[in-house]
Amino acid sequence: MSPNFIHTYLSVDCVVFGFDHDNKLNILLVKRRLDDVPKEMQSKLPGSLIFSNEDVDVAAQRVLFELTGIKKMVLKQFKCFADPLRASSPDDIKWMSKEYKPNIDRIVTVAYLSLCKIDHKINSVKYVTVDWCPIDKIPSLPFDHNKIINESFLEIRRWIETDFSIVFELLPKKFTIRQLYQLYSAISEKKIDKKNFHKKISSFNYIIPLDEIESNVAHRAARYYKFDSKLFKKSNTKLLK
Amino acid sequence: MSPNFIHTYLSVDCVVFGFDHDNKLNILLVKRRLDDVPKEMQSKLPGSLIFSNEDVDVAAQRVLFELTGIKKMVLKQFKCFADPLRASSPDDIKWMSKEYKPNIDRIVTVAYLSLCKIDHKINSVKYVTVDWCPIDKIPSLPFDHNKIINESFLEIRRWIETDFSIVFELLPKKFTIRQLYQLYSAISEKKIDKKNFHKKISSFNYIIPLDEIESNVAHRAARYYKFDSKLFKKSNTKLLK
DNA sequence: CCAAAAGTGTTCGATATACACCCATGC
DNA sequence: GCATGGGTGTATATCGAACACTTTTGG
Repeated sequence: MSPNFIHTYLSVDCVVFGFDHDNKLNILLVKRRLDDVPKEMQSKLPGSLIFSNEDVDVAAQRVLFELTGIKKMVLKQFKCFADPLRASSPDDIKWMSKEYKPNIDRIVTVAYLSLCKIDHKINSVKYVTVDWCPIDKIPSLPFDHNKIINESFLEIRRWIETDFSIVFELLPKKFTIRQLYQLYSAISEKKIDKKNFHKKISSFNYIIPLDEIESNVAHRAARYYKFDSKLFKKSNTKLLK
Repeated sequence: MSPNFIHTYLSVDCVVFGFDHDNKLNILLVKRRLDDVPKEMQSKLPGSLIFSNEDVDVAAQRVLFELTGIKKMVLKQFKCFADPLRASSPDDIKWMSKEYKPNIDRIVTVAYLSLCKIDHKINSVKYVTVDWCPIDKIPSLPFDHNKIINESFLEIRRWIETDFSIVFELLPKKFTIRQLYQLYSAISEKKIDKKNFHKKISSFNYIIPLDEIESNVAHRAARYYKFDSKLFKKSNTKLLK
């Protein structure tokens, strides 16, 4: 056998999107400790090597559970990152030695995209620090995590065009048309007129107006709506053809 | 370090689509030898373990070159297959031992989709047998290769909706509207009326009518067209919105 | 009363859909 | 002459695009 064939470690990394109250997309980052000095922390994407009896989808579900305490999150595998140099900076090598074991030659990672209501309580059983970070304020991250995040954003754009209903994974159960509009605008390339958006939304039977309206807002209060996934599945619509 | 973390071999497998003269999609299969008896051959997808200094995209390009002799083929990574039991049948274990080395515990594969004009000469530097197989006649394959092919078909469906121009990777340089229509129909879920298809196609400036027409056909000869990729890039159209 | 966002209708043009007949050719 | 597929036009319906004003509420 050629010694050239790679014997590698395989990991999963998860990009979890949330939508905050300033109408911005956020991503969940955790922190790794670089040195023995506690203050030397650096943000990174949550991830883990996979176990020997685990499929990658299962490993991603495990990482998401360890991260948030949520058992079944929506997730989507989107790309394998295998650049031979993706984990070759001195800091990254040092961290891998401590976290896993010394002399790991190479790690290939499978990246996942996941969605989370930003109000959901984050109950990590593994990480001390789990923080939402607005996507326009992502710091420099280790490995190729910045690249993974950039590609995950392209992926969520494609996703929303294929399956419009993913927006409801990011919104609260009760939401206003305004929130829906701004979330769609934050993700999609397609820009849509506000009035036409309203018209479109009200034509969907699976977006159901509630009797409740906003309170304590410094403008006319908006109506809340809820999403009915069963009706959606029957309707099989896209926002725009 | 937990002994549970997997140290795995990583491979790429390529699903190469072609479009034949009976208007059917085909896939390139190679053969592996199971025993020392030369006749014991079994079809499989072309693939290879990746080298230690290779990115997965590079490995897929290498596999495609070894398969066809073509240097730069269109390719698209579409999914990582990592079921712990995907390579656990006795035949598969026996074959891996012979092809690579004994006691390979697990192989994770990254699957690629590629496209090839079926008239292109196949010049394999590695495989003795390289055959086009119609997708409705794919035999039972080793590993999870049948599953990979099924998912690759879903992927090419999505692909053609995102980027209509991939059909021209499958058609000859000169093609008739009929070929284009039947290829599109073979891939896409969307069914389109023949006359409306004609109308649509002739509205595209990047599909250019040639002076040449079919000869020796038992019906009115169809005009040949060619595809101009530069004009296409400017136009940025989809077949259907 | 002012700021801020909610909510609402109509017109126009483009595009998808549906549909049926005659034409050219080889055999 | 006949079988096979090539090639064409029109009418209708739907959908997306563009566009501005009044309403409600809190401060």
